Amino acid sequence: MISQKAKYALRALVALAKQPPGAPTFIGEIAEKQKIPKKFLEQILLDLKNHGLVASKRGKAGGYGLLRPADTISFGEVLRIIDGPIAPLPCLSKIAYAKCSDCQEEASCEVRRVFAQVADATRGVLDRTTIADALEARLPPRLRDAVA
Amino acid sequence: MISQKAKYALRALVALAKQPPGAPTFIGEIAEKQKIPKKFLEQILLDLKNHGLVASKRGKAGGYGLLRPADTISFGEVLRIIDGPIAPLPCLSKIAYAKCSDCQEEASCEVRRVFAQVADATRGVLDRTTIADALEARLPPRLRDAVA
DNA sequence: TACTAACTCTACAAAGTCGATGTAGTTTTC
DNA sequence: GAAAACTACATCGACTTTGTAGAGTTAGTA
Repeated sequence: MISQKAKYALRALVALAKQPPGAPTFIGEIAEKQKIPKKFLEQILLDLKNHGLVASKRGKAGGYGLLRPADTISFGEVLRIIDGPIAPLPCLSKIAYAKCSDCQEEASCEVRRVFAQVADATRGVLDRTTIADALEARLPPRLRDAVA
Repeated sequence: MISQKAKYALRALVALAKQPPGAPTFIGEIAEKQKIPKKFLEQILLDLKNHGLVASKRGKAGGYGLLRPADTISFGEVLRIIDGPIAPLPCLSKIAYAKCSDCQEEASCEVRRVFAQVADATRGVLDRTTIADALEARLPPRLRDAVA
């Protein structure tokens, strides 16, 4: 299960991607439309801002907007920022590798071998699907090619 | 990330599958070899027993053994027993469906659509891979066919 | 029969995580 | 200078995770 926070972050980014670029969008507007607690959404957007995904403008006519094109922001990137590693086991994480404390040898670990396949399958979807893909209700480019 | 408990459960099942059938294996033996806290492993095996995956024999020459053949126990089944639903979102779970409290319409939910693909990919591996597959260091039957 | 090694069951506790909420600002525009 | 919006931390209650503790039950063995 992904966290509620990650779900909110993705929904907020999708909402921002739907707005016309240029004019910033109020937090309050996103919060209301997407039924996200406003204060909680502030934290989330701040986090995304600190990671360079969105930009904000202060003051009365302020608000948030995407800093990068929607087709360059993958679901995987957002999940890693909000929830941390995507890998099902610490010894399979690319961004936060850690040896399983109780594992004797990784090479012969049966559990690891199976979850390596899970990790590949999951990343295959998450790292290839962008906010723009989600918006357009289509499969991400490479998966589409495979199906076609 | 799967829980430590689930990892222990899978490792214990793999260990049991390696034992010659018939003679029960002590909890203490598995705990020591796999570096799992014994009392914790007791709880886990009890849980697996209550779900019909393993059988136990009490008394001095007691112990645990697989109740079903290793090739009928999938990773997905074990994970669902120990960790609960595998789905990344509550609205995508088959065993514990729940509407996302903040979601307006499921059909038009962009986030759900993407994670439905993730869920399919994950289940594709977990529900087709059995303890026996893990043991034999090979791909599960259906995936193997696809590769071949 | 008594011993003992094994499983069974319940309870609990320390630590961490999750999902917010609260308070106190700062910046910008009207 | 008031209002609207963002910024930054601090805090909080509920829950989950990862074990630990201890008393009880069962059955093989001397």
